[in-house]
Amino acid sequence: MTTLHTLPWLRTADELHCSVAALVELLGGHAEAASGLADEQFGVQRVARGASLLHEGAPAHAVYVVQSGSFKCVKTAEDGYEHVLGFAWRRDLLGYDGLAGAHYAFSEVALEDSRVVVLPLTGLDALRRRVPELDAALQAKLARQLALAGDIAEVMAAVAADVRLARFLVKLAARMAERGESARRLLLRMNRRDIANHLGLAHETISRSFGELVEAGWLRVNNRDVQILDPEGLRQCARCTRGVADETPLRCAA
Amino acid sequence: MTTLHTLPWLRTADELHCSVAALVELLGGHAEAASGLADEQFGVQRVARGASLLHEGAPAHAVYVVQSGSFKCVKTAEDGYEHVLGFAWRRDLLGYDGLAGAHYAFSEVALEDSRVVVLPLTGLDALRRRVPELDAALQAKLARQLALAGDIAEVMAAVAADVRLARFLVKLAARMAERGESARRLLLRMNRRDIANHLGLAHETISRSFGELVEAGWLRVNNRDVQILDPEGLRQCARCTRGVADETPLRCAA
DNA sequence: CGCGCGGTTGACAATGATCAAAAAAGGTGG
DNA sequence: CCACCTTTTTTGATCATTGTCAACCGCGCG
Repeated sequence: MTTLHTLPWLRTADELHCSVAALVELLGGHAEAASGLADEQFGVQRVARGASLLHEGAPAHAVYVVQSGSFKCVKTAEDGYEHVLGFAWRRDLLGYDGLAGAHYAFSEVALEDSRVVVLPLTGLDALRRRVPELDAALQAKLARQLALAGDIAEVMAAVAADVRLARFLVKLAARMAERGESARRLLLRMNRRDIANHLGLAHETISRSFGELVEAGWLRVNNRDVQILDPEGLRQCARCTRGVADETPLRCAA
Repeated sequence: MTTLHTLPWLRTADELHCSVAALVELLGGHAEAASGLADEQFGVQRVARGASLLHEGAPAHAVYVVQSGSFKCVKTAEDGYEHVLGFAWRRDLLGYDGLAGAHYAFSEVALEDSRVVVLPLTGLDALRRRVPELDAALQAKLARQLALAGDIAEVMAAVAADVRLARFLVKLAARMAERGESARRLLLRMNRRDIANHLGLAHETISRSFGELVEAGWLRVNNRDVQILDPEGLRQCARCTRGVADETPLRCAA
């Protein structure tokens, strides 16, 4: 895998802790106001590639915020088939379903070596009351996750395989842009099988659909390096509720 | 669209309000402790069948708790196709995605004449701080919704149409039981097309899949009246990640 | 009474899953 | 640096499932 790009977060070995202010900022809230309020430090946990940060069904005792790296959110069926519910990157919240207090509903598996800030549930309520900025930030994140859940349903609602993939890529690009990264060049951290399980398709179909999107001229694909050549075209393809990317009037060859 | 039914949220002025204690109880929290704390009354709004309580894209100014009736949560594509993200009944939270502060991400359309408790966002934070029981109840509900979002992904992950339908029914029955209603007899409030749009299938396929589940002996279906004859069998069918309900060894006729 | 909506059924074409196999990329140890 | 192995990705061929089109029925409503 391309773990080549992983350099940036080996920041001075290990500051394996994170202040409340830094956390609020990581969550996208207003950190300034919160800076003086609490001087607790949260722990930071490393998760090796392929390791699972939390296990479906296990009792919940913390929520996590991704500091670096990426995760896939997985729900494993009894027959071993694992459905990939979504992916998470820096600033995303993990284990939020554990806020219900009982058990985690999903597993979170690291796609690369990653780090997360640990927010133990014990005392979290009290801290939220003491630091309204943290409360607001968590609240907003939670609502955001809800909206994302709607997105995945939207993606899977597409009938045609290539439209599903197009939607997936569009959403992905949007999230990347939101995160300040390039929306034109996606360096996928997950393999085809993960994407397939996410979209409810066979991984062979993913491969073929990539091919179709490339042929249509929307993309250039090199393994996990995806360049979006024509964002508007891709979006248009993603819009198709029913028909495939058939009405492509232009194909150099044809 | 059928805005025919929109006549009245003819507010016949009955109990169109709801105390904080009653709200907490409705949400499933511990109401006793909260009973004395705040005597605010929340408004109750009637929504006629077919009318939409809130509109995708509209600025969010409240969240709602279903008091009676039922809703479908809808995301409308630009081409008019509407994807049904889920359904909501009594005790369920609506407009939760508006907690992000900006705009609603989905629409909520009443499947029958319904009533909701209105929680204006203005002052909600303050109230939550004053009434921890309310805060906890809302928090729990939110986490619950997140877990539900995972469920819908799980349902749609099933490949075979009848398995999807079986999963849908199993989840539905579970939610009904959770709500104290019968898990054996489901009186569907939504039509086949809504189910189809929810599961990402054609409505004809839903019809056929119902037929298959009936033939297999799991169900008895009479229009929207669904009796689950063999819950365990249905669950087993729902488990199939791949194969259809083929291994049914018994079919009277055959 | 007739109209429209919701539901069911049939026939046909097409999309995607499955099986199979090979090519490419990444990783490991000499 | 190279050989070797595993994992990932791609491609091909076949077949089943499901979407689509179309017709029909039952029912409630105007």
